[in-house]
Amino acid sequence: MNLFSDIRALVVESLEAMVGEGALPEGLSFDNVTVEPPRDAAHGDMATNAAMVLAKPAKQKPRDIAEALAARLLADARIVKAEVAGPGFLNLRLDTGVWAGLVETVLTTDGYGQSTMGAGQKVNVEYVSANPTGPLHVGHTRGAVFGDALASLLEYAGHVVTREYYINDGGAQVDVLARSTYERYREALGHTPEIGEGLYPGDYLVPVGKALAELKGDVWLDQPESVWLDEVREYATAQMMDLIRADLKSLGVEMDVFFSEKSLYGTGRIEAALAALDAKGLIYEGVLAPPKGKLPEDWEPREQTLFKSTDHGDDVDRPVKKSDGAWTYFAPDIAYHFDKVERGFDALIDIFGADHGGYVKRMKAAVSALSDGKVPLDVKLTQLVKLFKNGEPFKMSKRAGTFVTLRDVVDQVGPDVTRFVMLTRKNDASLDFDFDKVLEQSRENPVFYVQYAHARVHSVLRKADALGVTLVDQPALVDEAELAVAKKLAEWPRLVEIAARTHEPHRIAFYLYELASEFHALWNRGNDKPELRFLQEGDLAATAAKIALPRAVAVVISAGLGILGVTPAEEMR
RNA sequence: GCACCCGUAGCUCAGCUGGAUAGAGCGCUGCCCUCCGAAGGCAGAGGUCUCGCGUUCGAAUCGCGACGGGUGCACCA
Repeated sequence: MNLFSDIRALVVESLEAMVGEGALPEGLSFDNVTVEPPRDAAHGDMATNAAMVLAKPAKQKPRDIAEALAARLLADARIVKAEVAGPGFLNLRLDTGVWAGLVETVLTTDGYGQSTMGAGQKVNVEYVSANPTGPLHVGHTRGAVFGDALASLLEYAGHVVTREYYINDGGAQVDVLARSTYERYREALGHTPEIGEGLYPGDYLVPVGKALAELKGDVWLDQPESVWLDEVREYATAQMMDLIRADLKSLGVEMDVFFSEKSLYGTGRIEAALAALDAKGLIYEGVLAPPKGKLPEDWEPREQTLFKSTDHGDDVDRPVKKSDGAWTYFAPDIAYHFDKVERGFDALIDIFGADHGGYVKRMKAAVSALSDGKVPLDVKLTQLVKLFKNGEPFKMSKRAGTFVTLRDVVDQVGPDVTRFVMLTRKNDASLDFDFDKVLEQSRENPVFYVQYAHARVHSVLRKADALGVTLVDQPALVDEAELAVAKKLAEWPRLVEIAARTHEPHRIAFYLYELASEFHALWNRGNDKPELRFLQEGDLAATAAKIALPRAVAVVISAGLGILGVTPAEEMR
C-alpha cells in the first residue's frame, strides 16, 4: 500500500480516459508523470506535474490539460479538491477519511512500507572486507554500518540479499601478520620480541603468540621463516578473523559469506577468470604509457599482461601480472567478482573506503566485461569519520597505539548509537563523530530524538493499558497536527523505494527524524488543546481512537530503526 | 598532469528519476509546563545554492568550463 502510487495510478487512469475521449492525442507516454508530496503543505496533500509534462507532446496548454484532469479526478471520492497552480501543477487535497484509512492500514497491514520493487532480484552486498591483520577500526565501522543497513534496506524493498566479506588473506600483508605473530610467539617463550619497522606492533597479537607457544612449544625458535611461516600465517589469520567476526557481532553485523582470497590461488580460478576475459579479446601483452605529469622516480617501461579495461570505461588498461609473472592484486579481485557473477547475482554492490576510489572504474570494467554488461556493479564509497571528544578533535596515531577501534566505539556508546549516527550523513560526505555529543539527550542528537518519540508512544500505551483501554485501529483525525503526522506516515513506502533505488540508507534516518518531529509537535499541541491528548480522561473509547495514530507512528519508527539495525527504545533511561 | 568525490544560512548538514516562495539542527531574539515524559514545542531574524555559459516550460539538481577543498594515480594489497 502506497498512497502516492495509488493516486498516481488514478491520475494515469484519468489521462488514459482523456485519450479515449479524444481530449488528449494517442501515443503519449505517462512515464514522467509524478505524484509527489508538495514542498509546501499549503499547496495541498499531493501535486502532479502531469499537465506540464504532457503539454508539449500533446500540443496543448498546460492549464487546459490540468483543468480537464482536475474535473476528472474530482469524480473520485478520495479527491476533495484539485486546483491548478504555478506553471501548471495540479494540487490535490485528499479526503480526511483517506488519511484515517491510511493509519488503519499501517496498523492492520503486516509490514506496511515493505516493497516488492526488488522483485526477488538477487543482490550481493560486499562490505567491510578489512585485511585480517588486526581488529576493525572506526573507518571499518562506518563501512560495516552502511553496508549492513543498505543490505537490510534492499531486503525490505523486495530483494534477496547476500551479505559478504572478502578476506584478503592471499597477499603480502598476511605474511607480515605471520612475522609479527612469530615475534609474539618468541616473546611468550621468554625472548624479547623484535618488532621492527613494517611489522604490526599491536598487542592484540600477544595472546595469539602465547597460544601458539602453548600449542607448539619451542620447535620454531631460531628456525628460519620457511619452517614456520605457512603455519603461523594460517593460525594468525584464523585468529584475526575470529576477532573481526566478534567485532562485527558487537555491532550487530552478521555476514552470510566470508570469501577467502586465498581460495582463489592454486585452484585455477584466477586463470579461469582471465581466460574468460581472454576469450573476449581483452587480455594482451603490452607496455603501459607512463602517466602524464611528474613521473615516478623509478619509472621504466615494462611489458606486462594487461586487461583492456578501457574497452569498458576505464581510463587506462590495468596489469594483471607483475613483471616477474606473479599475479597483481587486481587478478584475484577479478576472479572474485567473476565468482560473484557466476553465482548468479542480478546486481553487485561493493562498499569501499573513500581512499579506494581509484579502483572503482577498473572493478566496474571487470564486472562489465565478465558479465557482458548484464550485471550492474555499484560501488559506494564511505568517507572518513572524524572523531571528536567534547568538541575537540581526537588525535589518532597508529604508531602510538592510540588508534580507535570499532570495539572502543561500541563499548563507549553502544551499537544503537554507533549505527544511527553513522547513518546520519550521506555515505560520500565525511562524518563528525563526537563521543560526548552522540550520548547527549537533546534534539541535537537525532538518535535520542527518534528514540524519544518511540518511547513517548510506549509511555502512552502503558498508561492506556493500565486504564483498560481496548485498542481500535480506526483513528479519529481532526486537527492539522494529527493530519500532518498521518501524511508523514503516508510517505514511508515511497521513501523506502527512493532510498533503496538510490542505495542511500541515510534517507531512512532523516525520514525518521522528520516523523519524530511531527509527532513531538502533535504531542505538545496537547498542552494547549486537551482534546488532542492521546489519553482522554474518563473516555476509554475516545482514548482508543486517539492512540491509533501514535501506535502507527511507533510501527513505522520501529520498522525504520529495524532497517538501520537500531533497537527501538520503549523507555528512556 | 589525469580520474573520482565534495562546494547549499555564521557553523554542521538535508534536499525526492529536473518542479512552485531552497529546508532542518546548532547559535541568536522572544514565547509555551496547576497539562499524556519541557530529554519537548511555537514564532522571528539569517541565502547571488562557489562562479560563468548551455539544455529545458522550469536547474541547487542535467551538460561544458573555471575556481576552491578532499582522495587516488604504473609491478605494493
